[in-house]
Formats: sequence, C-alpha cells, structure tokens
Amino acid sequence: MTTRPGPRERLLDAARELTYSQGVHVGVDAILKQADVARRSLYQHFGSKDGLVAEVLRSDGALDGYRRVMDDAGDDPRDRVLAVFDELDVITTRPSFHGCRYTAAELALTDSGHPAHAEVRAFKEGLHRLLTAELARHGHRDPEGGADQLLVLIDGVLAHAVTRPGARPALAARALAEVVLASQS
Amino acid sequence: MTTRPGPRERLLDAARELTYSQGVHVGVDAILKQADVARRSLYQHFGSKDGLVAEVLRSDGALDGYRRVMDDAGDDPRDRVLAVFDELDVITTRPSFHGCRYTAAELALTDSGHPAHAEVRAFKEGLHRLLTAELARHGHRDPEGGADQLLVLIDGVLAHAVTRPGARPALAARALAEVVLASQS
DNA sequence: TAGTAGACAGAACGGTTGGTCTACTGTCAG
DNA sequence: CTGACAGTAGACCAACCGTTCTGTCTACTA
Repeated sequence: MTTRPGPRERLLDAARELTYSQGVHVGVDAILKQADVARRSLYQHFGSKDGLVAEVLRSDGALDGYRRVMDDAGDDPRDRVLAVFDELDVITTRPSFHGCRYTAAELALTDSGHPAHAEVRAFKEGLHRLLTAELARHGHRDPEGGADQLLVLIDGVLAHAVTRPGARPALAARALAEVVLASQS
Repeated sequence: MTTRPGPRERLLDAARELTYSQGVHVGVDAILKQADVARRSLYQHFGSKDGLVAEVLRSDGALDGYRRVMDDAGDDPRDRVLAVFDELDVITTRPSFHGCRYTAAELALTDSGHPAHAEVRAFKEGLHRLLTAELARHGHRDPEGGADQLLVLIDGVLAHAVTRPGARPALAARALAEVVLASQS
C-alpha cells in the first residue's frame, strides 16, 4: 500500500484541481472535503485561502511543462518552438480544458494585493525568458521582441480556445510562429 | 437639467462599470447602491443577477466600437485592420484597463449554464465575421483562416496586457497582423 | 512514562451572498 | 376620483463565505 501523502500535499492537489475546474472562488469547504483534511490544517500550512491559492500557482510547474515539451522535440530551436504550439493544440482541444489557470486567476482576483498576482507575473516572466533564450540560440534578430510575439500568440491561443470552441486557434497561431522564427539576423 | 435615465439604464450602467472593475462577482448590493435603484427593480427588469450580467454583455456595443475604429481609418482594408491594433495599444496602456470583459466573464463563470456564455460566444462570432469580411474585401487568400489568426492576436494582446504590464503587446501583434494581411490570393 | 507536535472533528463566529416580501409613494390614464 | 402601475425603502431569508475556536486522538521523542 502506498503511503498516503500528507495533508499539505493533499490540500495542494485538491486546490489545484478545484480552483481550475471551478475557478478560484471555490469554497474552502469544497477543498477541505476533497482533500479529506481538517479545517485547521489549511490555516496551519498556508495561513489563509489566499496563501493556498498563491502556493498552487507557485508550485504548479507549468514552466517545467514547457521545458519538457521543447526538450522532447530535439535540438533544433525551430522544432522546439513549434512543438509548443503542437502541444497547445492538444491541450486546448481536451474536453477538460478551461483556459489558462494563470490568466484566469489574474482576471478573477481583482484585489491588487492578492499574493497570487506576483506568482502570475513570475510565471509569465519566466516563460518570456525561456522563449527569449530559445530565439537567441536560433539566431533571431530580436530575441526579446520575438518572445513578446510568441507570448502574445500563446496567450491568444489559450484565451481564444475558451471563447470559440472548435476553432483550433493553435493551428492558426503555429503558422504565425513560423513567421516569428523566420526573422533571422 | 437633463432627465435622469430610468432605473433600467442606471442598473445597466452601474453593472457595466462594476462587473468590469471588480469582476462579475461583485455583489448585488454594490450595483444597487451605485445605480441608486431599489432592489426590486433589478429583479423586475432582469429576473436575476445572471440576467443582468448577460444583458450587460449583450448591450455592450464592443462590436460597434471595432466598426467605428475601422471606419475612422478610411477605406483601405489594410489600414482598417491595422487601426484595430493601434487602438488596442491605446486601450491596453490605459490605467483603467483590466482585460477583456468577455474573456474575463467566460473564465470567471464556471457554471456552463450561465446565460452570459451565449453572449460571449455571440460577440466573438460577430467579431470573426467582421474580420472575415474585411479580409475578403482585401483579397485575402483565406479570409476565414486569416480572421482566426487576427482573433488570436487580438485575444492574445488583451490577455497578455493584463499579466505583463508595460509589455506593449499590441505593437508586437501589429507586426504579425501585417503578415496576415500580406497573404494575398 | 510524560511531553510534545501534528492531524483530526466539528461548532461557532460575524459578515455577505442572491433573492423574496410587504408596504409606501408618485404618476398618469380613464 | 379611481385604479393601475412603476418605483422606492427596507426588513427578511436561507445559504454560504473565510476564519477562529475548543477539544480529542495518534505518533514520535526524551
């Protein structure tokens, strides 16, 4: 029998799932019930619901996901970047897809003091660095500007896929990503 | 003295402002207070809060905004489409900008039965038609596919501007829009 | 064996949510 | 004048919100 993860892990897993499927406004009760954890443990480990939400974003590992997709695509920077859009097509056509967790959190939490905002920004900044490095390795004329364009395409795919189901925006974006990659120095 | 708009109009105006600045989860009380309207009037005119939110989206006139921006840009389809991205740069750099109202509503309302979803879809569909017609007039090789790409760029700009302030994504997207426009038949 | 730390259950806190209800007021047509 | 109607004011409801509390049980450690 596998040892059951501790309350902290169970709390994070349940919150990760529920804040995505139901939005960040899920009740604490629902999270506690799914995690099968005492009310007090939440406040002992994370201080507040806001703290839990922020920790879910921080520990999400989405950046590692992008890295893995690119590593699986081989060495050519062109293939590596385009693989991201192939993966986006897979992700956005899954029935369980409900949009980008970070964008959703950013839009839903209108309180500018919420600790989740810092995590969202850190993630996007990290993704920008990742793409900049890739374009630089590819000999792009303006790696930072190119990464801006790729990021707009990625965010666009994730946002568009929610509002126009069946549109396959990742395919449309992939063609534009090829254009970005063609800007050699 | 100008005649004060009726309760219905005041309710819509207040809801439009508050659901944008505070998110769709603002309380009914806050809307009623700002509209200076009796509680009962809300339910008499819109049936429920959900109905009010949906009506806000339906009557928003954002599509007319896009039309006006394009009409102000003259006759050349190329200028008309690029003007949209110039306008997006203005909008997204305003301090009051908090993202696309439709995307935010779509992500925040996880209940798939909410009447607002239909309005969001109708808006995006209308914008797609608008852009398709413009590209067709421009002699684009694949107006529908091109409109898909433009829509990804627009959604990308609106989403990205929220999560990476100061990035001016509209400028990055404008360059890609020029590429879309270059696909002549 | 006693002490301690962590996890548990569950009641209760004050506050807010969306929604319903009654009662009063003004207006305007017949 | 009268009745209908739209609006206002405010009490009220059950449900839920995040949070804090008391108290019990278990496992490890000194």
